[in-house]
Amino acid sequence: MEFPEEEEDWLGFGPGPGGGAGRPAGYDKAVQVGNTAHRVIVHTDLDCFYAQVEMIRNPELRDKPLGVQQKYVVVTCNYEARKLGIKKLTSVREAKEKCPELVLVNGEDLTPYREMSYKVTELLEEFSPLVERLGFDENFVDITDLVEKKLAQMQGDGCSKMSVSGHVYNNQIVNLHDMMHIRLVIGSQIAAEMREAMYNRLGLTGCAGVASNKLLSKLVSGTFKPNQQTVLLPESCQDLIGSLDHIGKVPGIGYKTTKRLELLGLSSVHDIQTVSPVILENELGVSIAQRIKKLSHGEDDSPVVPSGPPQSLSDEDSFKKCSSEVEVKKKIEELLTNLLDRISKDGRKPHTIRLSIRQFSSTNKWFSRESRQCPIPSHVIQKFGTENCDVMAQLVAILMKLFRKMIKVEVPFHLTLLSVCFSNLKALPSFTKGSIGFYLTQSSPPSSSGKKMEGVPQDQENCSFVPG
DNA sequence: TGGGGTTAT
DNA sequence: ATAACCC
Repeated sequence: MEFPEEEEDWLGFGPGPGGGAGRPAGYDKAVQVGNTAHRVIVHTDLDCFYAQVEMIRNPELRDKPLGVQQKYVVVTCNYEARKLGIKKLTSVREAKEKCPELVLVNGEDLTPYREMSYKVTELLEEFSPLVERLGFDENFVDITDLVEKKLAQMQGDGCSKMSVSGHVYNNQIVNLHDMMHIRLVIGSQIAAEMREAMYNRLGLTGCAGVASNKLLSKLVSGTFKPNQQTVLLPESCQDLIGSLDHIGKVPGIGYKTTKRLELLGLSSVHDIQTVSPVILENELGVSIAQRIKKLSHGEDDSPVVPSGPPQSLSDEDSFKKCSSEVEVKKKIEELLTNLLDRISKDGRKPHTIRLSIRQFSSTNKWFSRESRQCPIPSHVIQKFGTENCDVMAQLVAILMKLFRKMIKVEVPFHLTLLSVCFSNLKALPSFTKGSIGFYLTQSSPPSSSGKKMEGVPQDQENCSFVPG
């Protein structure tokens, strides 16, 4: 059987996304796929990520019930622990009561997780440059172009013996006469390759969902849970979105919006689908109302925006009580030491610094932070790589001034969190556009292997992950 | 409830 | 600078 040709321009090649000669500089970040109509998006979601990383760091923990602890909370745990009834984000007391043999490791330092997280994102970027991070353990990948390329290579082969990889949501029957079904089946095979590469090269297991947009790919990835993947065919979209038992489960509808809608008597996905648009707009504003209305129908035209390097680096610590300026200074020095280490490895320089605090209050406990930020003086920025002692002293002074802008140190105070954030990160002067170094550095990449394979990851020759 | 992140206003 | 969202 050959491809049906019901759809005009199904190769989607006008001036294709990758091909544009003479594209203006800086255009590449905003551009998405040539054809916005039939996208193929993969969402990946690692299984209990922090616990997996800890089991890799210490294989002894493999077959034991394991929890990762931050302060007095078990933030995540492995599947051995879940079998015994431990859930995410439970207090250490509760978890130990339920399961006294639970092994706990401290996960307050995110460094190992952050490093592994970026390895995953970089691996996925070998498939497509359009990778968007969501937290440390999830990624969206727009593989529309890759799918179109595989489709083009298949011309004449016939696709009757092609088969889906993993689950199909609702056990819906695949119709190989339907071009979108064919695209999604190819997408499922690519998702399987991604999960294979993550396991072979990084030792990580996880789920994947394949669908025509970000919302749906994310929702469907969670339908078969540890270490499995699922593809959503368009005909089952309503069933998937309708299977959510509350609007709060729709990604993009958060705590606040859920509460406001509940006050209007709106709580199910069906309620949002059928409520009058004006009612919604009056409560939430036109922009949010329209977005949420579309989400409730499973529609989401938001692009996969490549995350690239982080926009900000921050370090924070929470505690029961901090009530004197000397304590604050101590904490700030700790946070700053870690941040300076991280920023030097990043290579870029921050031009803005921010201090955030949380003040104790019996009501409204877990919310409300205040912050003050300011530009970093240019003479400090320049000395960032070297002369760290000096930089440290200058920044501590700046942060203490910011602190006094928020807190009148003459009256008693009670802090429960301090956070320092570097933002407005800029590349080194020699890497910026218009400088001589930019052109020299950009144009002669020290190519190691020479040619690039077509979109397929070059498996680090036999560098497979070896368990144990 | 932790220790991060992002975008919109 | 805050508020909302995500994990």
